[in-house]
Amino acid sequence: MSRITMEDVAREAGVSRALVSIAYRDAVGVSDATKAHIIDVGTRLGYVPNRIAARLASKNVDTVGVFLQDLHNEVFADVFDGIRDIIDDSDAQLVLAVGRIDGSGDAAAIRALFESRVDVIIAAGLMMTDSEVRAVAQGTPLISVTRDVPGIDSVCADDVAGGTIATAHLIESGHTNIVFLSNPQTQGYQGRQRGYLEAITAAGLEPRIVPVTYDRHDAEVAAGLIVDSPHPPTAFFAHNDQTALGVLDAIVLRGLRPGKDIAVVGYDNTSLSQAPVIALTTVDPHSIELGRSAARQALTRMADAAGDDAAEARVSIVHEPTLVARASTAR
Amino acid sequence: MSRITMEDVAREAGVSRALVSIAYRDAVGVSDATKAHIIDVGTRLGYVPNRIAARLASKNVDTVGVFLQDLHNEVFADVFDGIRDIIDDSDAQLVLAVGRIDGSGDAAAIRALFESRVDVIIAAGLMMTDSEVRAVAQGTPLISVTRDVPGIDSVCADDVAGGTIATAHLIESGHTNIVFLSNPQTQGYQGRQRGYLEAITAAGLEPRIVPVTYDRHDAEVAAGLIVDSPHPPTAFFAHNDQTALGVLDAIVLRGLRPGKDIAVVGYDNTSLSQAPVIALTTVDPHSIELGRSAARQALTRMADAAGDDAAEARVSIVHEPTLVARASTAR
DNA sequence: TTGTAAGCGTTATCAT
DNA sequence: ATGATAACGCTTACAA
Repeated sequence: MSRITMEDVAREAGVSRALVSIAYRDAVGVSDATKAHIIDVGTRLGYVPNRIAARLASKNVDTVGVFLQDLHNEVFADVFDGIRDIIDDSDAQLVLAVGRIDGSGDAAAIRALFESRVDVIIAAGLMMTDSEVRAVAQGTPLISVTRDVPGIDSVCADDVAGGTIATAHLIESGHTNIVFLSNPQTQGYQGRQRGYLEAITAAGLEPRIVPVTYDRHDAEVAAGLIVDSPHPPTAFFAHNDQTALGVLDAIVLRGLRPGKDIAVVGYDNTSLSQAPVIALTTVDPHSIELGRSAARQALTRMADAAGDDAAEARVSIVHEPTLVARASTAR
Repeated sequence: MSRITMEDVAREAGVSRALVSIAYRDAVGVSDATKAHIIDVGTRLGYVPNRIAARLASKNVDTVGVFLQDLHNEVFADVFDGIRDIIDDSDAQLVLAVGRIDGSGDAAAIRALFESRVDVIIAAGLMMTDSEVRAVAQGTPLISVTRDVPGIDSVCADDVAGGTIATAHLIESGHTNIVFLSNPQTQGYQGRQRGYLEAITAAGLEPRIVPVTYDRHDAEVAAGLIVDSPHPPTAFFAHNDQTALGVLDAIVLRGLRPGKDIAVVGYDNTSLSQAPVIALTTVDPHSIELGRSAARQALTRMADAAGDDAAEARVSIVHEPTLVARASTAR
């Protein structure tokens, strides 16, 4: 344990605790000479500032809490990269909490963030219902990324548009029997499906929606069942890349060729889909940029809360998604 | 902001702060009746315990810090899952810090953990040299996962053995021209390469080692150059699955077929390699189990530090890796 | 069982 | 520029 405290440094340097504090935060109010001396003594003693104590004592330590649903899904890594881009340039601190793929870890993770007294929370992939999210966001500002929650600051891609362009792409390629593999129908996250429905009905086609979990293997099994059914579709649109990969698996396992025999479209444009071996046509929600926007909004909310600025109304930032066509939809 | 403090709850419930504290930690020393009453008042007021204050005040809050190198590499998600399996069953708290793919974030992340006064650190994927790691582990016990650091508690697979079985598998398949794509040669992480060398020389073959970064795209470029060279190898052994995927990319981009034209072996058995579309032969270091072992060791170290138990000597736990043969090495 | 009071390691306010 | 000294919100002997 680092048992050396600010007190020790102060004594050894022959100054008061206050000066050590000022010196270590390079705040104004200490001469360059003594500051150098203090830091010198501090490092010699192996002093490491205690953030816990600092945060208890100060009201001015900005800390942003980040919730990520699932470390196995790269989209969250992308979002996190974006968040860090922005936060690293501020003097705020980051506290991370990770959920579980089935959503069972959400409550505990959020509670941990609250107990850590973060000033704002950026949540990516929360699986609770809209009203639960709103309830959670009572005391502390909450920014939802990749999911639009009414009443809550949200930063996401236009999933309806994304669902539409993906489906339209398939329709334009001549497909008429397109299955949509939808995510768990927790409240929220229904834009992609809505987009699919809009495009399908606009084209006068019959929608086929099959729900799957967020587990890739489950998706493979579900897709396999569909492929083996009496009337297999000629194309799949999966609600995200992970699921799409499961579909590719099912296809390959049956000796069929993605793109040639059955078309597949994913959603997220994770680096996985970009890999030539996979070459998955997908919708790019620009996740890193989403993370950046969310972080900026978080910083803004903290500033608002700190100052006396009246809390502005809910902000909803919507990025335009892009279709990235690859081999999985090329004949 | 949750402005309600324990004081508020105490006043409202008509008891002292001490009782509230006891009640909320469900420690002994409070009657069931008053406890129920306190919790009731607390929830009605929306009281959320302040962990920051708790940790400052108490010496008995176990917190383990976890460092993960790169959220984009699934092996770290696996390790984290294992760690959480164990920690969730204890009453320790988890603090997460994430590095950067080029290692430039290591120092800052570790410092953050120190400043948060974690009682022990589990580090997965540190890119500093052995001596730097040892220096870092001075004040706080450090468990290194997936990498054996002399002098430091380490939990990892036998990478030399892993490198050997992977290479031997290739040799047995008839390959004589096998390139090893090695990771950045920071001190440490050289077991896989050593294993490769041992197997290659034992078979009287000529080693071909090409260093790459941890970036998958870099690996693709490097592999492409090698495939296009005058004497292309018939097989690649990549230091991890990410790199192996880059190799598959290079192969596919040239119209060649992995397994048929060029064999590829990876390392980590991430869910990616398990996917039938990829079907990558790889070495399974049993990452989740590694995470579990590391967490158990961390818990042990904390207990040692808390009690007066003399700190035991450095512990090195080595798991036996397994070869998982898939299509990428099948003719 | 319940209350009192002394820390925990900082920051911040006010003197000097 | 520097030094006392109250907070910060909680835990924890020690009393009652």
